[in-house]
This record gives sequence, structure tokens and C-alpha cells, in this order.
Amino acid sequence: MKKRTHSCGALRKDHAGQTVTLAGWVNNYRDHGGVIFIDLRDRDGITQFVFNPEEKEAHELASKLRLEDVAQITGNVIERGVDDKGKSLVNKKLATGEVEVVATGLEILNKAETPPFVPNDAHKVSEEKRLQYRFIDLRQPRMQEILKTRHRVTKIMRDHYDSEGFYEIETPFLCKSTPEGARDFLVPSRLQPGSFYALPQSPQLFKQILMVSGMEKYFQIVRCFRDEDPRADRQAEFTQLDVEMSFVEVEDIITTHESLMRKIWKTVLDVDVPEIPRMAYDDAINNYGSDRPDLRFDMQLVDVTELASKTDFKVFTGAIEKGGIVKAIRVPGGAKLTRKQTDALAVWVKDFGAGGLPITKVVDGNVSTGIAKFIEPIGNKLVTLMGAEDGDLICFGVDAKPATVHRVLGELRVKLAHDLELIKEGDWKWVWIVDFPLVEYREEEGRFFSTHHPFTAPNDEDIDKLETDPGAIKSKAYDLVLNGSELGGGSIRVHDMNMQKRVFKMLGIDEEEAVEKFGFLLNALKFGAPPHGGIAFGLDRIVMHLCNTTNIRDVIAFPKTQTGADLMLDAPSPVEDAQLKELSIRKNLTTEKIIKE
RNA sequence: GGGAGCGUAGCUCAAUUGGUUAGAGCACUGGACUGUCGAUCCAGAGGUUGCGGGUUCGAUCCCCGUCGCUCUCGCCA
Repeated sequence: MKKRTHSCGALRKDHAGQTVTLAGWVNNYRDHGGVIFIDLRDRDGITQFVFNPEEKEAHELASKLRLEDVAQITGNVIERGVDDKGKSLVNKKLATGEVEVVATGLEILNKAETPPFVPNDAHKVSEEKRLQYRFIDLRQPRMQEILKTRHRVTKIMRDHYDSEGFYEIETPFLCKSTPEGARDFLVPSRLQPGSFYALPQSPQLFKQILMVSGMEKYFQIVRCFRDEDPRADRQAEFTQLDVEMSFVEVEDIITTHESLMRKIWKTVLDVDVPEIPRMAYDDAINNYGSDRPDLRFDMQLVDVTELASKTDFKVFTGAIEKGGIVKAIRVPGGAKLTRKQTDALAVWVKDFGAGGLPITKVVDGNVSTGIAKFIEPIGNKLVTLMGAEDGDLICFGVDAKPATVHRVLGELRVKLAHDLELIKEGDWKWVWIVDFPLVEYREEEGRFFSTHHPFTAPNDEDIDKLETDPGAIKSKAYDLVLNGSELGGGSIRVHDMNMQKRVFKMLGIDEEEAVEKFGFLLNALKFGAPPHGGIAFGLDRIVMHLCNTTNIRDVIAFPKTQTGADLMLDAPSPVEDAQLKELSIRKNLTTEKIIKE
């Protein structure tokens, strides 16, 4: 095999006259009987080769080339001229289209079997086939571009933290199962029969320990595992950018990471990230119905409880009597939705706990259709309050539980914005959500649960409420939200053991349980823990935004399907009984039976 | 665990109300062709209609079950 002199995307007019050797995959071939054209592709581009019959040996070999064969071709670069009729032979679709290489030698490095699909067609092939033949799928320029972007992003991250004095430190994959949080992936211990490791859901405790160890600034680009059902933007196995810093307050973390985002967006997309605004959690919920508001469009939630209470509409008054609220969103141009479409929305919102979806349209400055006849008396005032115009649609969220109203309208405004195409392409709306509640009360369980995690520090002015009014405590937690998706989040941690004990007590975790679950952290806090805090970002999500995809599998080289399968490996798979025996594991017979049948 | 959609040639799809031998494009094989760039033209090969069962004179089509893929609710501190 000769040495490559150029990539398939490199040659330009200036190279004319040079003898070059390129290697790559056969992207296409056009055999005219006499002259043969071969388009050779590598990750850099495509170059056209011409085989003339005069080069007998090469020509004969070239006639055997088929799609996706791997070949190395040597020849002379010439500028493309004009054909007999004076028409230019330049191919404007190719970066290398002003030249071609007249082949003098060809070596077929590897014949390919007829592929199930070719990279050019991968975008129209089912995802199932793409995942099964991922090695071919990844040959398409789009996928190569994504993985290149992913590489560039992690490179920027490493450079950023390095320049700011961070150490990249690895933490174990074989960890300890913790009862709270997501379901753990378990790994049986051979040396300790009956015991299991858990794969980390995140390196949370390790990074705090590293602060106690005096590492001061830590980061890691690390795989995390959560055994929960996947979604379009969620995989059981995903990558976090994990960060922790000592002697810092909220501002330090925010500043450091705004700067990072600025570098990434500027380098990859040439987009400027402005100073990112902050929004209190309560405001996000009240005005957008979500703790990750999409600010690319308006449609804010407006509290219309007072107006609604003056109607005779039982749906409204009934909910209000039970302590509920009524909120509404104004959907610009929403009046064009058909009855069928709005009925479908009413069904759709039920998934989020709504009983239904009262709507009305705005015509001649007043309400019309839908529930108009019930709310006629407040029609004008409502239209004014909502700032609605003719042609708008007003959707109501009503429930005895305010949280349900917020959830329903929060989801609805996002759906409508997409359906009605109210989102400007290429718009970036960033926001930090701050002042999260430290805990939320879960009625089913009858106790408080951490909003973030149990190590999050309460706001200084709220510390007194730990024993009296936990639900009212705000915390030093923050999420970075981009276009309605949570890119990452973190908090300043509790670094004082007595404070940590008070938090555990408030959460109903007694001393014994605390020691059992988090003993090593409590122990570490005793021996000189500095004030510290950190943040973690979803690397996959960041790359998804940069590559303009909503499918997390697009940004992972070897992703899994919705049932956790790797279609290329055919994993997971049964194992030999001997392997299980060694691990002191026995299959559940019922399960085995189901698998066999 | 629930809801929705999809599954037909190697790939992407079609097939009338349930009715003849399940078709087309690309890919593949053979042939023709010296300027194409989605080459063109001629010919050919290629099917367990995901799998199992049922209804029917007859099933790609209807019914039940099952498997796979996607979206989604639950879940994801």
C-alpha cells in the first residue's frame, strides 16, 4: 500500500499537475464502457477519478469497483475543462469539483459485500437498520460531522478547565447502590457472593470528597448510568460534564460556565452568547408553567382566577372553591385551529392531569365559540387582561391543584408553539433558573424530598426555617436552561456536618440511615471540608443543540434502542450458566421460561 | 406497567371492498456505451408479506396473541 498524499476533500485548482495518491470508499461509479468515473470518499470529502482505457491495467480493475469498496488510487490532478460542446465540466456540488484525478494506478484495498444501504441514502433508511449497521451509518457526512462536533466540544471543555486550573480526575464505575434517585444498574461481585456494585448515576459524592481532599477544582467528562425508560432525548447510558469547585459561591460557578458556553457556541456555531439572565424558580413556574421555560416565544400564563370566579361556569367556580386556580394563555393566531384540532388538544392535555381544555377564540374584541357562552360577562375584561387580539385562541388551565394548572399550560404552550411554528429558527434563549425550593412535599409519601439532592445548601436567610417551614426554604441551586431544555444544573453544597444532619433530619432520614447511606461523606465532612459547590451538564444534550437534532441517538456513536438493546452487538444477551455460577447468581425460572417461549 | 404508530424483495415504498402469477425505484448480476457526476439503455435474478394462531372458498388486507422499532404517560432525587 502506498502512502496517501491528500484527503479526498483537499484537492483544488492549485494542485493541477501534481501526482497524488488518495484512499477511501467508492461513493459512486459511472462506467461508460470506455471512460470510467469513480467518486472516492473519505471523511474529508469526495474526489472524482477518471480511468481511461489507455491505462489498461487500472481501467480493468476499476470496472470491478462497486459501492463501498475500499480503494487507493494514484493519478495526476487536472483542472476540469469543457466538453465537446463547450460545456463546463466543473461540478459545483463538490468542494473538489474544479479538478479531477486522471488515474494511473489502482489498488483495491478491500472489496465490500453489497451493503444493505449506502451512506448517501442513510437519511432515508429506518433507524433500526442504521443502528444494526452502525458502521455504515457512521460513514455518512452528517454523522461524521456530529461526532467531529462532539470531539471539538469536549476539547473546548478540557482546554477551558485546564486554563482555569482544574484537574480532570477519574472516579470509579463500580460504586455503591443508593436507594434514592433513579434505578441502579447492578454488577454482581464475584469475590463477595450476594453483593453488588452499582454503576454511578453521577459521580456526585466522589466529587464532593475530592473537594474535602483539597483538589479545589475538579472536572470530568464521565459516563453515567440510570436504569430508567429512555426517551428521544434520554439514554440509560449518557455523558455528563461534571464539575466541582472549592471556596466558591453561586456567582463563581455561574461565571465560569457562562464563559464556557460562550466559547463553545462561538467556536462551533459562531454564535454569541450574551450575559445570561436569571429567573427565580417561582417566576418560571408561575409565568411559564415549567422550571425549564422556553423563552423563544411568549404565551405566558396569566392568572385569571379572579375574573373566572365571577362567572357561572362550574368548571371554573368548582375548582376555585376547592382552592384551585384558573390560568390562561393567549395563543397568537390560534383561532385558525379547527374544532377537530382543539378537541385533540383537549385529549392530549389529559396526560398531564387536566380534566379537559376549556378554550375560546377572540373575534371582534370579544370571546367567541368554545366556552364563550359561559364567560360572556367577563369577555371584554378577559380579552383586555390577556392582551388578546382578533384571531387569537385563549386556552384555560383549571384545577383544584395549582401545580396541575401549571404543568398543563406549561406543556401546552410548548406544543402549540411548535404546532403553530411560532419559534424562530436559529434563536438561542438562555436562562439560569435560581432560587429553587430546597424540598418539595410529596403527599403520597407524607414527607419532604430534596428538589435537587440532599447535599444542596439552603439559602442563608432561610436556614431558620429548617425545623419550622421546610417547604418555604430556597436553596443555592441553579439550572442552565436553553430553548426549553435543561442543559445542566448544580448547587452549592452543605459543607458543615451539623447542617447536613439538620437537613437529613428534616428529610426524615434518621442518623442510622444517614450513616448507612452516606456515611463516608458525613465522615469526610468532619475532617475539614471546605465550602464547595458544583454543576453537571448533559454533554449529549449540548451536542444535540449544536447539531440541531432532537434525537439523542444521533449524537452517540453507538446508542441503544428504547428497550436498551444495542442492535449491532445484539446486546444484552443470555450468558452461560457457568458464568452465572461463578457470580453466585441464579436465573429466575419464570423469567427464563418467558424468554424461551 | 399504560397509550399511539409502524413492520411487504438487500434498502425505500405500492398493492382497489378480502380475489388472477404480490409490483415499482434504488442496489445486485449479465450486456451495450469514451465526459459522467442520482450517468443512460437492454435483459435478468431477487419474496416464510416479522412470527404464531383464528375467521373465510380465498388473508399483505379482518380478529387474537407475540416479537422488534419509534413517539409518549408513568419513571428519570
